[in-house]
Amino acid sequence: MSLPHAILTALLEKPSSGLELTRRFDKSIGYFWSATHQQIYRELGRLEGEGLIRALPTEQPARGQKKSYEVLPAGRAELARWTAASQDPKPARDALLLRLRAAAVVGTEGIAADLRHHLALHQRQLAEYQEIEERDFGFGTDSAQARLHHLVLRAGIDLETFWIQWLTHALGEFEQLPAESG
Amino acid sequence: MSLPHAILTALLEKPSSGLELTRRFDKSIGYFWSATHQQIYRELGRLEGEGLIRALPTEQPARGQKKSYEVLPAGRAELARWTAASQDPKPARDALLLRLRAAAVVGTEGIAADLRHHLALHQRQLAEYQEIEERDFGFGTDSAQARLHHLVLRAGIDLETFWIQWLTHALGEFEQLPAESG
DNA sequence: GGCCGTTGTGCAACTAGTTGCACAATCGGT
DNA sequence: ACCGATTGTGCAACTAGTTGCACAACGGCC
Repeated sequence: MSLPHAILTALLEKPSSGLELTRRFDKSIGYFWSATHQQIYRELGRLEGEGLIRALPTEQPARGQKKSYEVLPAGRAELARWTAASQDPKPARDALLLRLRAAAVVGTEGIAADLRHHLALHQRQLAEYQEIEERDFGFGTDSAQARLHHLVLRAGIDLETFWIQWLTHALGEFEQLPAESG
Repeated sequence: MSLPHAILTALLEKPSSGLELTRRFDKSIGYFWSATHQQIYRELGRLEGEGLIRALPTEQPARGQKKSYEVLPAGRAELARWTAASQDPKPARDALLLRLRAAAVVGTEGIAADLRHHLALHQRQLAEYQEIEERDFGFGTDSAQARLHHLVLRAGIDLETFWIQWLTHALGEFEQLPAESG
């Protein structure tokens, strides 16, 4: 239920074509709501059909031509409605923790390597977030918008930090484990 | 791709009927891989069809009768295979962070109340985890199995702690924000 | 002994996200 | 002028998870 709202938010921040949206998702909104270009195009079509957004006028609206969208008043209203409405959190799903649980029964083979892999990914992500923080929120950010964006970024940073700590701890535990435990 | 493996794990820990599985998911494996009873029944049917589990023999196998399943060797092998194989982490999806981002554009109305709601839920969850930790891992847990289970629980505890801290911080920020920021 | 809540199993339809591919336009080299 | 890589848009089929409902059996209760 959230992809359309992610797109509306992105389009309000800046009207864009499908590909531009895809790129921006990859390095901003996508950090906490990822989407592939196929999803985005499909959703743009739907939103246009519902009258929430519209394609900006262009000379040659043909296949393979850039087509930009902007949010219409109805779209903004819908986003405001959705944002204000309370939502229950989605139930958690974490395959890595599930695998650890499975490993307790069928053996830990292969897990340690993957923990290291995850650790590397989280370290990379954290570095990326920290770069953004330095670049965009270096000092005295004061507008309400900037504060909210910073808040979201903080969540990302702290979350990555948590994972890095936990994975490091987990790898330590693994070294003390007998070679096979299934 | 993980629900069948979650079920295999649970069944290896203890053969169970659909309802028993549902209950155990609610207070153990479901903490990081939730599933409804409908999903579980459907998946049990599939797993049985694939020869990975089988129904324990019973006198009256009729509707409304308890039917327990156990894992067959093929099922254990499949679980071992899945556990050992490396997997890429799923892209993140967090509606609350998305809403904050949307709020930066269309206004923060309604958000603070929901942050408080989430905070309460996470506090409750943390308390539950801590209770389990005291009950099951009070002191000197040494078997490899227990250590792995504890490790997973630790992840849960630290994750809830992170959310509680972040939400508390976020609520603090909100108090300093102008009443309307869209 | 009929009613009702609980336990237990299950199907069908729907929604959301993923994967795999198709195809047009543009640009740079040759 | 042609060719292939890149940019940009999009459909179709599939997989996973959710929602809503149906229905049988059991256990008490009045």
